[in-house]
Amino acid sequence: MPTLWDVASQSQFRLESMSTSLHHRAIENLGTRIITGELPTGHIMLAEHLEEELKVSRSVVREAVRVLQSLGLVETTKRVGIRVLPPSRWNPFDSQVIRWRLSSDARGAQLRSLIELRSAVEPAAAELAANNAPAQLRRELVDIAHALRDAGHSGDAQKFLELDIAFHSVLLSGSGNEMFANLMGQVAETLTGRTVHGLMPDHPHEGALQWHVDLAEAVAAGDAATARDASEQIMRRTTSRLSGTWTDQPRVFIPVRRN
Amino acid sequence: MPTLWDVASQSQFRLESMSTSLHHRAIENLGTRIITGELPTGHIMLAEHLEEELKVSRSVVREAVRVLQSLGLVETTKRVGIRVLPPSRWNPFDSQVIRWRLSSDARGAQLRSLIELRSAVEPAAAELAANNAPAQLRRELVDIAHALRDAGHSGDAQKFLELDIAFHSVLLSGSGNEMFANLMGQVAETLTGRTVHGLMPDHPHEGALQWHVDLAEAVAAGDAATARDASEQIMRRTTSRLSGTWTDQPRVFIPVRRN
DNA sequence: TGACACCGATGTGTGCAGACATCAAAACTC
DNA sequence: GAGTTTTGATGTCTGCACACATCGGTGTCA
Repeated sequence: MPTLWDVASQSQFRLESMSTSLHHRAIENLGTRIITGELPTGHIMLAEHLEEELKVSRSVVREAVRVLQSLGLVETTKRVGIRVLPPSRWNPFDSQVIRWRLSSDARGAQLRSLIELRSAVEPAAAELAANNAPAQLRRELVDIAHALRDAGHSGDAQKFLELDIAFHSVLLSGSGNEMFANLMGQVAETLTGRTVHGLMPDHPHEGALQWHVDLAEAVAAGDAATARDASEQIMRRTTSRLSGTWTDQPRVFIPVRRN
Repeated sequence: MPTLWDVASQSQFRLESMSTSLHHRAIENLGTRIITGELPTGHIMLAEHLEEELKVSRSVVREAVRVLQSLGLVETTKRVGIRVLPPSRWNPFDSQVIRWRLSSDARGAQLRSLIELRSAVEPAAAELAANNAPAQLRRELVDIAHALRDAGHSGDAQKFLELDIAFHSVLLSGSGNEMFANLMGQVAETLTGRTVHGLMPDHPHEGALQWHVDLAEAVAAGDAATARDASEQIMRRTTSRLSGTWTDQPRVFIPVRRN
């Protein structure tokens, strides 16, 4: 019978599986199974049963359950057990949850959510960066934008991806809003996912390359309106390029929780 | 010497302190102390020491530390201990972290971040709701908007606050984007915080009341552009009303994390 | 006889204490 | 200074006592 260690070695999670902690593996195991629906909403597990199934001790199970609880994936009730909560209770901003959803059937819906969020946030971040970013970040943004254009022309896909991620990261970081800045990780996920799934053209759109340069130079010049415009252009194009991946995904309307 | 139980009874956290779990109290205790800076970045604690200080057992400390770890507040290293991480590593979207920051010196900065996020997201949500929301939510939004206007005219502050929260919650929920919908909780925090701190006028701005009605009716009519405009008006006014609270707060530029 | 309130048995999470394993920092040796 | 050993903290496991929600049985009253 395979243990958590065996499962981890076949895992799709490269970086995380490096950290050889049973606790972490248990979280990955249960988290993915809940989010894929293998452990459906309302499903009840017993701590004792999880010990046997995962072949780990109580302390490991308990610590893992506590973390999943803080992510809104499960709740514990005395005399009942560990109950799987509905997706509406999951914390959609947690990077683990996002990662698990991106590698599940809900991948399209997750991408749509992320893109819509980015479309709303990045133009605002561009505006803020134009008004507030420190000089060094502005210079860096311009340099990256030019390098990005060059990489786009030369067709170096790997370098292009890295620069693309760096560009949007610096932009979000330069907004001076820590919530915006924290979306860097999610942005990186969408951008890398895009190339992994073959959604990148061999030669990036010439207009998109120029918009990146325009955005960077507007930020450098402190021209908030132009920066926002350029960012909106970029996001519109990104949305249209990716919208094909979620055409079949139904929208979910989370019920308003009232006390 | 006061125990965690005693401390909890003086706590500012009403709902949470009801749940009488040592685990939860330990998280609150450590979380608030880290975020207020009482436990500064780089500060190193030992699990054994925490047991004595909090007068709880090892398992409680360990489970609490695990949760704080998943929030990015601490990291554990063998042979070293439990190290407090810099604010740039904290998960700014976690509702606990937001709550802790709202009741700390960084309150202004947290409010600014939230308002900027809302200003970016709500107009987008209005657009999405106008295009996608189910009929029932559209009707509900219109009803709430009218009730909100009435409450504003009659000067019932309590009812006004409830309806205001309900309005924005339904709007975000109606967007069909689970990340937008999840911001409900944070929105509620900012709105309630606003009244608690005496930032609400006796009689709400007449224009703002009308914008809410306009927004609701535009969503009901499927008029995305008008819905967005109305939402932007509302957020502009909210921002200008609250901007006084963070004038002294410096912006923090989170460094871009590269692997 | 039926409805209802009470109450105790049961099972599960919660909290505790102690032991050993593991592994990286630090000290030591050469 | 490179390699090795020591050390000390977290990581993991286990047995136990307790709190308490749920369920079923019992008793009371109409």
